[in-house]
Amino acid sequence: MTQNTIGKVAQRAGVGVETVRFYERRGLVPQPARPANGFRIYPDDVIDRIRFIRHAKVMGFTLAEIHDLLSLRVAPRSNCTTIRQRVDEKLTQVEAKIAGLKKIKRQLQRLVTSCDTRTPTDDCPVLEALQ
Amino acid sequence: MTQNTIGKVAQRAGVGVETVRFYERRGLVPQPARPANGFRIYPDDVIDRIRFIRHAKVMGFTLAEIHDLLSLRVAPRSNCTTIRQRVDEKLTQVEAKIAGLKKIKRQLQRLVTSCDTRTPTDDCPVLEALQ
DNA sequence: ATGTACTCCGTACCTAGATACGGAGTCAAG
DNA sequence: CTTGACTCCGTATCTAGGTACGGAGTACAT
Repeated sequence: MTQNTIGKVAQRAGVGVETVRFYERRGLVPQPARPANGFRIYPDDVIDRIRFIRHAKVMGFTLAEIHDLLSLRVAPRSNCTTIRQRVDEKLTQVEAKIAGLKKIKRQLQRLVTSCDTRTPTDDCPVLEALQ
Repeated sequence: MTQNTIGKVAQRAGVGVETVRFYERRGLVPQPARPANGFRIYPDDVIDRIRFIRHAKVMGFTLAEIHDLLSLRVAPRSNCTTIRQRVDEKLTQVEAKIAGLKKIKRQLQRLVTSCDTRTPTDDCPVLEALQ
């Protein structure tokens, strides 16, 4: 079994090498072992950790929030309530975002409608609406 | 009638002075007249132009897209089709964004459910799901 | 004429999340 | 033993959209 150098880890986790180093600087990935040659050698579970980060990011968590989540993970049992709160908060945020986008969507649809119903002598109604 | 200095324009358009200068650098606001003292003096319509920018931004257009929109505005009649296309594109983008967020929402809801149905001996199911 | 508010300019800084560069050292295959 | 791939580090750059700073000049009201 070959060792998990940064390149292997990056490849297996589906990110770039620079991203792994970046996450390390942000404290999202722990400082790995450094044998004599100075190369980073990671334990296997760091790959899951990076996948965790990516999944959480897709779920709309920021890196700061993920950092928070990862710290809570140290003693999962006792912190489940806190973690649930984070998920609830994020759910509320996502819902708000959807509501905002729906409003925008309705307005854009109104613009399209005004575009379709204009008479040839009108000025562009979209530009007037944005005015 | 007092002249439209940058501060007046900014205030009337509801943005900061620095923002007006920033938009000027980006070509979103035309170069204003510069009398002997070097102060920017704007025509009245620049306020509408800035409001146009803000509205379009709220609608989800990027500054680059707004720049595009503003160029098209030069001959509105002939470009109405193009403008409508832009709105259509933006509508599609917004819809895609909503769909993506809905997916995220469903996943978050699944997490909450798993949180609620876990037994006390389970590990935190949220963290396991993100794993 | 003096104080305060406004403006000028260039540049730096900010969030968020990476991505790229460059010179030096290291590892592994042939 | 050479070649190519990999790694090291610090720093710079990027997107997007601004915001802030600092020193100097200007305008206007009292």
